[in-house]
Amino acid sequence: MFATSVASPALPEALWPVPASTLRWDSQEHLFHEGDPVSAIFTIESGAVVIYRTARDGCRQIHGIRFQGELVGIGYNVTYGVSAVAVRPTSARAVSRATLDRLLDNDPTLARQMMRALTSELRRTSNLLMVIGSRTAIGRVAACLIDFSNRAADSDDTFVLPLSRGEMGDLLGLTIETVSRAMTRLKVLGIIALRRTDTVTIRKRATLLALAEEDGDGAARGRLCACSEARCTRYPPNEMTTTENRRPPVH
Amino acid sequence: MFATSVASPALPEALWPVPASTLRWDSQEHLFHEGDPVSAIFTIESGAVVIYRTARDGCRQIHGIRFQGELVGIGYNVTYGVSAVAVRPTSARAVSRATLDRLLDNDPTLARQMMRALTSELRRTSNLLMVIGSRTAIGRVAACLIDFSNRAADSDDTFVLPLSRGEMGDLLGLTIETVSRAMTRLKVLGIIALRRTDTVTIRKRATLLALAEEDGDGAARGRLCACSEARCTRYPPNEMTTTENRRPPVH
DNA sequence: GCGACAGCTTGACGACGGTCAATGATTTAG
DNA sequence: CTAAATCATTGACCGTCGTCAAGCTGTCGC
Repeated sequence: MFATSVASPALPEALWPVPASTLRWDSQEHLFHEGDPVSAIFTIESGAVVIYRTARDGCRQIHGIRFQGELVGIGYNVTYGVSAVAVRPTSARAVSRATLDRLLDNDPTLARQMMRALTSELRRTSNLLMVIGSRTAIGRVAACLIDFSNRAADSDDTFVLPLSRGEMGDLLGLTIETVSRAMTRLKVLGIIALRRTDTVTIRKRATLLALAEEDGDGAARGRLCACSEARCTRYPPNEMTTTENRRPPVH
Repeated sequence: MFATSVASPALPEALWPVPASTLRWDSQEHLFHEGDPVSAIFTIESGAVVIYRTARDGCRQIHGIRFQGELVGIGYNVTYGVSAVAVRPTSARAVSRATLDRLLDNDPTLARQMMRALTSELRRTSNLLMVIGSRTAIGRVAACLIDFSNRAADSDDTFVLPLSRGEMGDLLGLTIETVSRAMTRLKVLGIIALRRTDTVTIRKRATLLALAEEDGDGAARGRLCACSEARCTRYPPNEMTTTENRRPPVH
């Protein structure tokens, strides 16, 4: 859900031949905190990093998770706009802000790559916003699973969840319990299989996709309770002819 | 809520002395649609533009509104990642993508400005995500009003709503009715005053701010029903000592 | 093996907000 | 001024999901 084919990929390592040092973090260690002065930007070599922000009242909103080959901390600002924490042992190459700034002066190509990377970051946040803004719990979880499965390097339909239930909740704007119930429901419906609570096998990808996109194609409708005919009708889907995202607002 | 002091401002017009033509749109006319090839980026001279995306099922998620001096369409990609529609008669200067690309080759400063603008765009989307991900209806509406009041050029506490109830709903992930109820509640509580349904006066800014940030400082709590003591406890606020956004995740 | 602990699951309950429907307010056309 | 259209408001109803509180499962140390 959060990565898309439209968005540009992260900078390939081959195109990133700049002075960099490799750093390591244990699980739960922070790469940086929101508000810290920007010291460097990072390319993950191995592991996984969660990007998040914390509201005043302590609510945490995870913005996404980044894996090998992806960039972390690329906001071009004085301070980091998000926090970044490793969720498993992680190594990453750090390019200092000073180095980056120096290179940017002489390399328009690098600037373009940074712009593309920022655009990609924006796209992912936008995608998450779409999911949280209009999907119900099971739709959000479905979208999350689809995303993980697309990004996992494992065999196509089985992968290990990189996030705990609580972290998935913080990502999707749900509670632990609601995430758990959604997972259980997906399991009971035979859409996924679970082993050890963190190993997922997608059994009915089409159905899962439908849930993630709330296509409402009869079958198991998006609701956790699966008993309502209602769907998101903030804008009724009376113009679903266009295959691509192209739909003027009702006025 | 969506603009922040942390984020960099849009490019000042003075720093944008590039070949540009001024275009005009009536209310409800599109500047561009998501998926269109990027032809230009725009600096609004007057009017207001809504940025949005439409989900497959027809749900519209407004990402934000842009006013005079702000940029629209700055994603650095082949196609636009969002749609943009004028919500009142609007004029904007268009810098073609070709021109931009030519200038980027020779002007590292411009590249930096673009990166800052993209970072600002990212920040706004992130802020909206924070609001939608964890605030209840009245908190979302409160945050929206605070944002409008901060950005309005009018007298400090009175401003004209640039969005209809329905558009506010599409922005905040709520229905028209819920937005309306929240506005009414804010009015009944004496926190705002309404004239002609689109002219708002903020009477108790501190309270409105508290609602927007769910500080839960006694007084009128965030709920529409105002009878529950419960608050967002996805991550209990047991560490609210830090004044700024700095809070390690619970592990 | 056992106990302790963390994370996950499941149930009960109720509030929030979506849905449907009717009414009211404002604007525009004639 | 009246009619029509659009938008906003208000009410009734109920599904979803947050909350609270058990119980369950798997892991770790010993």
